[in-house]
Amino acid sequence: MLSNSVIVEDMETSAPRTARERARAELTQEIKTTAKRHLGEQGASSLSLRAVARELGMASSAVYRYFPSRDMLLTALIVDAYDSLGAAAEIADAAERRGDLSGRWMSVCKRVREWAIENPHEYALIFGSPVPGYIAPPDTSDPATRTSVVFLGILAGVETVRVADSSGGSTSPELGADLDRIVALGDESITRPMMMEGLAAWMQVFGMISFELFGHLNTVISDYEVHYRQQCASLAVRLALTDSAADLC
Amino acid sequence: MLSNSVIVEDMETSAPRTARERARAELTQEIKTTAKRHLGEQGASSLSLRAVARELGMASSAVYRYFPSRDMLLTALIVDAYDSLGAAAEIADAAERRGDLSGRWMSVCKRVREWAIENPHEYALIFGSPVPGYIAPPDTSDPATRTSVVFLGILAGVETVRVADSSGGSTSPELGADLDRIVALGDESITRPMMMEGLAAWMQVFGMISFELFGHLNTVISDYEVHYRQQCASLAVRLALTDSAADLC
DNA sequence: TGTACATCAGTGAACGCGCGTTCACTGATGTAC
DNA sequence: TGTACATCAGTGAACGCGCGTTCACTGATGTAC
Repeated sequence: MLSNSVIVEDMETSAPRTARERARAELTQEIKTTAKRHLGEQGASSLSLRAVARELGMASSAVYRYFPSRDMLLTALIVDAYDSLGAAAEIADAAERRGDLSGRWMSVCKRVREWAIENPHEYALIFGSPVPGYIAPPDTSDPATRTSVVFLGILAGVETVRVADSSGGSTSPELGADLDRIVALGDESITRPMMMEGLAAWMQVFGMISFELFGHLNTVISDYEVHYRQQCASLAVRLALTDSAADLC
Repeated sequence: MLSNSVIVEDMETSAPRTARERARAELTQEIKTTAKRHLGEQGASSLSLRAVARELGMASSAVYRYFPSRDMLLTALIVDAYDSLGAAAEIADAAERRGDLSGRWMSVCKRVREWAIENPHEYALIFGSPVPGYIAPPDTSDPATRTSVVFLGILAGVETVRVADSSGGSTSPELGADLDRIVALGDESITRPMMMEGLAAWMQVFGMISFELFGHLNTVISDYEVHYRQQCASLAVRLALTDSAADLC
C-alpha cells in the first residue's frame, strides 16, 4: 500500500528536468491549491474554473492546458484529499510501537480528526454529500482505501477471540460474505464479530467528526477534543485493543 | 415538543378559508415539493428558483410572492426536512409499548434509516456538508432537536447504573458540564457515562446512514439492511436497553 | 555554437447559457357599504 | 344583491452578472542537426 502511494506521488512531483516541466508541475499544484481554497467559499458543486484562473492572474482558457475540464479538476482534488488523509493516517500509525495497538488506534484517530479540522473543505468533499451530477472515476477508489487499510492493520493485531459475538447468531449469508471480503482485504484472520465491531467503530469515528465539522453539536458540546478522545478510548476498549481506557486519556 | 410541532403545522396548513388562501397554501407546498426534487438533480448550493418556476409553468418572478429569496426557500426546505424526520421518529417511537425500550430503539433506528433512504436529498441537506455561504436562521434549530428528544426519551427509561463508566475517570469539567446540559434537556436523570454512550450510539447511527447514502460502503457491504439492524441491536445491548441482541434481529 | 523547426503555455475574444432579483403592469379575487 | 375600491397573484421584460468551453493567435521554450 505504501509503495502504491509513492508511485502516485512520483508521477506528480519527481523528475521535472526542463524549466518548462518544472513550471508546469508548479502551476498544476498552484491551481489545485487555489481551487481547494475556493471549495470552502463556494462549495464543491459551484467550484468555478474562471474564479480560480482570475485569482491566479491568468486567462480562464489557460487552465485548460492543465485540466481538460472542471470535473477533472474536481477529481484531482478528491484524489488528493483521499491521499492526503491516507498519508496522515499512515504516518500517525507508523509513529507508534507496532505492538502498542491502543496507542496506534488513538494516534490514528487523533490524526484523522486533526486532518479534518485542518482541511474542512476537503473533508466535506469526500465525506459530505456527494457532488450531484459528478461521478467519481475508478481511479479515485484506490487512494480512498488507504485510511481503512491502516485501520485494518491495527485490528489484525488483536486476539479477536476476545471480542464477543453480539449478533445473536443471525447474520445473513450475504452480510457474512461481505465481512469475509473485508477481512480478506487485509489478508489477516479477523473474526466476523470483530469485523462488525470494527465497522461500527470506524463509522462512529467519522460520524463524530462529521457532526463536529458540520455543526450538529454546536450548541451541545463545547469541548470537542476531550469528548472525541474519550469516545475513541472507549472504542479502544471495545475493540479489545487494551484493557482500560484510563491510560489513554 | 409535540405541541410545538402542531403549532408550526397549524400556521402552514390549517384554516385556509378563502379560495385565495387555499391556492396560496397549495402553491407554497408545490414550490417546496418541486424544489425538493431539484435538490437531488443539482445539489443544494445550485438550487435554482428559475428552474423551479419553469417546471411549475410560472414566471420566475412569481415565486417571489411566496418566498422572498432563494435562501428563504432553502431555509423552508431545511426546516421541513428536520420536521419530517422528527415526526417520523416520534411516530415510530409512539408505536411501541412505553416499557419496551429496546423495541422503541430499534423502531426509531429503523425508521430514521428508512426516512433517509426515502428522502436522500433532504437527508443530505441536513446531514451532508453545509451549504457554503448559507447561514441557518435560528428558527431551524428547534425542529432540529425533535429527533434527538425522541432518543433522549428512550435513554431516560434505562436504569443508568447498568452502564459502566468507561472514561477512566478523567472527564474534563467542560465536557462534564456539556453532558449535564444535554441531560437537562430531557428533564431526566441520566448519568454522565450513560450520556457518553448515548452520544456515541447516536453518532454511529448517523455515521452508518451517511456512509451508506454517500456511497462509502459501495464496494464493501451489499446487505445494508441486515448490517444496520445488527449494529443497532448491538447498540441496544450496549445502552442497556436489553440483555440480548438475539431477539432484536 | 548557431540555426530551423516543433512543441507548448498563455491570450483574449467570442459562443450560448442560466442565474437572482426588480419593476411597472394586468387582471382576478376579496371586502365594505 | 350590486357597486366601488383594495388587495394580491402572476406576467414579461429588463438589469447585470458569472459560468464552461472553444478557437485562432502570439511568443517563449525545447530539440535536432
